Amino acid sequence: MNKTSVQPNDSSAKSADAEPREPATLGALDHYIGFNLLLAQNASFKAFKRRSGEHALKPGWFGVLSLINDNPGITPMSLSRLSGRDKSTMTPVLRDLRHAGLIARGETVGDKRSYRLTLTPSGVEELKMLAEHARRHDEDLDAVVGDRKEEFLAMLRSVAAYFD
Amino acid sequence: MNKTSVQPNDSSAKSADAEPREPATLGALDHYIGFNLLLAQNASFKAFKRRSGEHALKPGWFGVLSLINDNPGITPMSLSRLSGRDKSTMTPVLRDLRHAGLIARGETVGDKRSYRLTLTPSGVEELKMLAEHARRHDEDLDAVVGDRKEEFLAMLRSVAAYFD
DNA sequence: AGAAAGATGTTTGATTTCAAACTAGTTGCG
DNA sequence: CGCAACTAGTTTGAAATCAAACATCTTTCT
Repeated sequence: MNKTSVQPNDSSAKSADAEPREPATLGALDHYIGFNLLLAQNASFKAFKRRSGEHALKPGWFGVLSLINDNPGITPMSLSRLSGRDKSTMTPVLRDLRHAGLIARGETVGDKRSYRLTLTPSGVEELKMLAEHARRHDEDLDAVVGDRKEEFLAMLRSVAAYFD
Repeated sequence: MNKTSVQPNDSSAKSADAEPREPATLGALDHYIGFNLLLAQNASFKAFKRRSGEHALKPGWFGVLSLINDNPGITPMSLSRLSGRDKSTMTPVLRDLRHAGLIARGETVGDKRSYRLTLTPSGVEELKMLAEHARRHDEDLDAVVGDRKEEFLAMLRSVAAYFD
């Protein structure tokens, strides 16, 4: 019957302070896709951060470098949309990547506001290393979802696509 | 053949600056569970934030209030573990909720370090409102995943469980 | 052409989060 | 018992992110 409405602690005829100690439950949240999505992404990202953090590599760099690699000449705006982050979030990341010599800016043809990004040779090398961490991380994820990977990916893409 | 290794822009025999304009792709990232998980959670949470933000309700409050409601007498530590956030993240949230009169602290029996949390009547009311937003938001998600909801939930839970 | 509307990137301020260091209390073990 | 190891919660500092305001440039419409 999938009860979703709030039932304020209808612990039958028990006055005030129960003591659930550690057998605590997710309760109503357990049936929410949104909350489980949050928990899964959170756990996964923290694990990835641990992995790449061991080598002093910023985990956020991987996505940006990979997107530039697969879309040479991409603009910051386009990068922002693809990665789902706000455009203002890109600014410091791109600045750092440029100062680290991993990406280069190129002029745009007919738009003086924007610029185009490409990887430098160092950027390619850095991406290779980060991609190795990402590959190992995603192998773990592959193992967890087993043979339903494509179905899982399809559902995740649907969710992302639904909320523009 | 699912190529996962990095192939630094193997655009055959093209020198430097292509112009992908807006037909940009996720490239290698498109096949990563981790990245699609990030995009989906990000899009979903931003939508939820927009919804609850319209009413000046902090989206982060919902999870905490719901967990306290379903686990009366829960401790901050337990709350931290259930919601997957660091314990230090709980401190300001619980302070704000207490100052807003939504939760109350209770003494623990044999542990002077900790304390137990319960919802006040106002907290129950607030939870009801937030839960209404959450319910509507999750209805959208339900519609997106269709009849594979339970399978989706099972996979998300597996992912969260795998990374302790 | 010229003005209005829109797009791009940056800056700034506020939020959220984590991780490490810390204090205080508890538990285990000799 | 008494000390070592652990656990609970807080404080602090750093990082990531969003949203709004802004300057600059481009597109659209009349």
